[in-house]
Amino acid sequence: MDQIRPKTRRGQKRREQILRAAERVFGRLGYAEASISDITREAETAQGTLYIYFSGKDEIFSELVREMGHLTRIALAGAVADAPTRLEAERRGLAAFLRFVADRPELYRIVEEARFVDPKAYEAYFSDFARAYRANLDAAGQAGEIRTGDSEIRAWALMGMAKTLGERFVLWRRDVDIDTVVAEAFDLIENGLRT
Amino acid sequence: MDQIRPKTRRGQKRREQILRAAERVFGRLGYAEASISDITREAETAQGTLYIYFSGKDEIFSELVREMGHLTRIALAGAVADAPTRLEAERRGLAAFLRFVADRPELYRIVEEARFVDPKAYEAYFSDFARAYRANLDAAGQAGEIRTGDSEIRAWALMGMAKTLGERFVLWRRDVDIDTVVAEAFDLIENGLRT
DNA sequence: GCAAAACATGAATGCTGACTCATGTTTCAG
DNA sequence: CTGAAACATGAGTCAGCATTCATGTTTTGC
Repeated sequence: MDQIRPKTRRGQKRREQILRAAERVFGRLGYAEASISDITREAETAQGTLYIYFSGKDEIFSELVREMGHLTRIALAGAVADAPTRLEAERRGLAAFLRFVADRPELYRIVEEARFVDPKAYEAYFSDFARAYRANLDAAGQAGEIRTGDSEIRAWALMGMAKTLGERFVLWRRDVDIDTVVAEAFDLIENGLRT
Repeated sequence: MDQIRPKTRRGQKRREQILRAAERVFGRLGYAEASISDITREAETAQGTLYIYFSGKDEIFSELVREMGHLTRIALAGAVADAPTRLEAERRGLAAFLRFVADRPELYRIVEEARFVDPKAYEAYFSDFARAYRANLDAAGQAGEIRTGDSEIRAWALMGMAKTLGERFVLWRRDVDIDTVVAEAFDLIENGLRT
């Protein structure tokens, strides 16, 4: 249940080694295909060593999902921090998210697979985002920066766009550059389809 | 590779029994957790019987993904068929999709898990949709019914919205009724966020 | 009604891979 | 410097589960 915290510098280094190896291996092979021996081989340690730091295969996976939540929050918060308007924040947030997926594709694949491997962690990841998103949209609505509307539904709709654009244009086929995707999607978010 | 086609009425019935049982079991437990004996128990047959009709666990799963593609296409085509405008087609399509997810939640979970279990089938499922979607958006753009734009990016953005709304408001928590979700999301699609 | 094909059974097989543990090695506080 | 705690090793264990198959039963075409 509880993660075992290393007490020495060597221990911290090993734990980190194993986590990074797990990130690459899970990202490449997926949860089911990835074996403990794949991970320890990649980390250049013995199989038993992994069990000093993690209670099992599922725990190391969950730890990566939590880590991803933390990193995404930091990346997005930083990108959006001093946007002049909510709409501009929307644009910057989408751009930052897609760039983040491009930088850590394995980690993002892991988050998506968490839906099936660790549904609670997955829900926590997106629900946390939705909560923050909703607050921002409500505030912007109050301030008259955007039309008012149901921000719970909007938040999930907008997150859904971002997720799927990341999947298609970053993870799957990089045939369109990220700035183009951001510009086009943002235009849709801003103005809709209506003439 | 090739599916074995039953030759008698009894065989067709059995195969169908097994598929429906697999739909429920995979939907409830996910691919990894679901065992062949779970499926055959649910179908009330012997384990060996499953192998008369399917070459293995993965094939029965893929068959369900293909089936889902077929059913979704039919449901959406029917719903959208005689919409007066592209925007109205958009609204009806979204509504039909969410209703479909509500009717066959297990089947939809299976499609999403196919991303990891059978990536080819998953890509085929969404790419087929994207192609049709793109054609519709382009035609509507030509006809002046919507603003013109990159329809590949738009198609994936709109599919992403639908997927995620289905996940959150249909599969996960039915705390908002589907019509409200459709109305609010459609407003976003039509007009965007701008005041 | 009969032979052959199709279908059904479920216990037995065999493999894969997560996890353990007995035995070392390294680190570090005092 | 020293002993205890922390860390490292990897061969071996074991359970779970997909798949097979030898033996029956049912259906079908004629």
